[in-house]
Amino acid sequence: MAAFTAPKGVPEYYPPDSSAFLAVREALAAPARRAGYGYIELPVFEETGLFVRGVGESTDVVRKEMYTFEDRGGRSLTLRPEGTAGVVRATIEHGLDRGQLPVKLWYAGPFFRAERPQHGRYRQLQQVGVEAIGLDDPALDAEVVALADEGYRSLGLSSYRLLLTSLGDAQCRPAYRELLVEFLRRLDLDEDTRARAQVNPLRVLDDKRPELQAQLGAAPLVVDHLCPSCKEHYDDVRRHLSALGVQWEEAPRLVRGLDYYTRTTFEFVHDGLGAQSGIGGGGRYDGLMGLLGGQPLSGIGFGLGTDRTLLACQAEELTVGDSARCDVYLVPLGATAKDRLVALSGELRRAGVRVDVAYGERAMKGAMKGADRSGATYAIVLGDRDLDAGEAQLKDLRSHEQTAVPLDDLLSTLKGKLL
RNA sequence: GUGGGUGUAGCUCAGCUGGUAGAGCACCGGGUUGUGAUCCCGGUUGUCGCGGGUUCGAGCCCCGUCACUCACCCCA
Repeated sequence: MAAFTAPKGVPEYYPPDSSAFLAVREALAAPARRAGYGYIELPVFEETGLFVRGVGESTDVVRKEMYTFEDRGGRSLTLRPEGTAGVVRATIEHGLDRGQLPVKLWYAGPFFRAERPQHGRYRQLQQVGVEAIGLDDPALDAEVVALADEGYRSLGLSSYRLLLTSLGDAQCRPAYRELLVEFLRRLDLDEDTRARAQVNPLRVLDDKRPELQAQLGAAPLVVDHLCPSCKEHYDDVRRHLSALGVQWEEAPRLVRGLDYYTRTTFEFVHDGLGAQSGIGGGGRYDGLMGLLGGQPLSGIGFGLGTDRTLLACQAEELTVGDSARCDVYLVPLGATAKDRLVALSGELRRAGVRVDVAYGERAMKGAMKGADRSGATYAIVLGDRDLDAGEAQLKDLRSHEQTAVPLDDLLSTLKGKLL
């Protein structure tokens, strides 16, 4: 009888640590909500063609990392490997881009890639993302980047860096690509790399192998071959980022794995995570709306890794989230006391106080231990002795001070202390 | 997908040149006929990842497999 186990490469979060996961997700989403982004909830699977077209046939994600299956009607479906394609699809399908622009949306949830699992690299990964569709205003690029930065900063993270570059657009990238292909052709490359140079030459630039990097020293860089409008756009983005107080590093060899990126492109890397250091990334995708059958509108967005951000917090030994399960812990001694405290638990919860009760027939000592473990600030002890006196014992679990409070005043006393 | 490392109690780990398992924490109880966190005492907990093989005998050696992990790759 083999016990069941979770599928390979899937992280699970459960108490007490799950509170940190929730706090990270909340922290990453909060800046977008404060900036007028509306929530969008999307399916976790889509028509396979959406990703093949949107993410790009030449990408590793599409070529070897998608969970693709056929449903009972013979349709080819794929568990979403990223969020942008779905958001753009929904924007077009529901005509969200028919009103005032930009359309600003945020989302959070699981994504799926069939990779070999590693610390920080999961087959089911959690992301928080935003998309701003319809304007190519560089100030909007800066806003999106700043939202991500603010999310990380609000958690207390400091050992991360923002890498920034521009990948050019349909005007200037083709010519640059030619240059790069020509340059790569003259290098002595192994078979895999040569193939990559054919399919996606930009990817070769950020290869980590030092011997290859040595050869790439003189490689042409996109930023040196931007057309005038792309260059102006990039300059404006950087000016606005400075105004927003965001710091970045120029990363002219930064390349993203998804084909749709144009112009502003960025990635956040954390120094405490080993090889899987990217905690978030994104950029502009000015051709994607048109490519997926919508109006030819521009767009920019990011995806932030919730799992990796949590790992980054742990690497920096930050405490995130509230590990306390409740504020007040009720300890009844005897049936009559239990009736009173069960009723009180309902009243307190309706008033917004977090309450737990020592259920079962626990001994006093065990019940108090439960109070301690719950993280509660106060314990209420009620036994026959107290009932006779018409009061309950209110114990402050931090100062260890205990006072008698008339039963009728319990609710108002606790509300006064906690709300 | 490629290469390396590691799998022993719920958790962190010890276990000698092969002789059929230990510690700390956690949990439960007692010390305190109604008081946690601290202290003292006692107790529960394992198909030693799984399957084969070698051996009189395997947690330890060999093979396979699964999971995790590190790097490549990829990316969040």
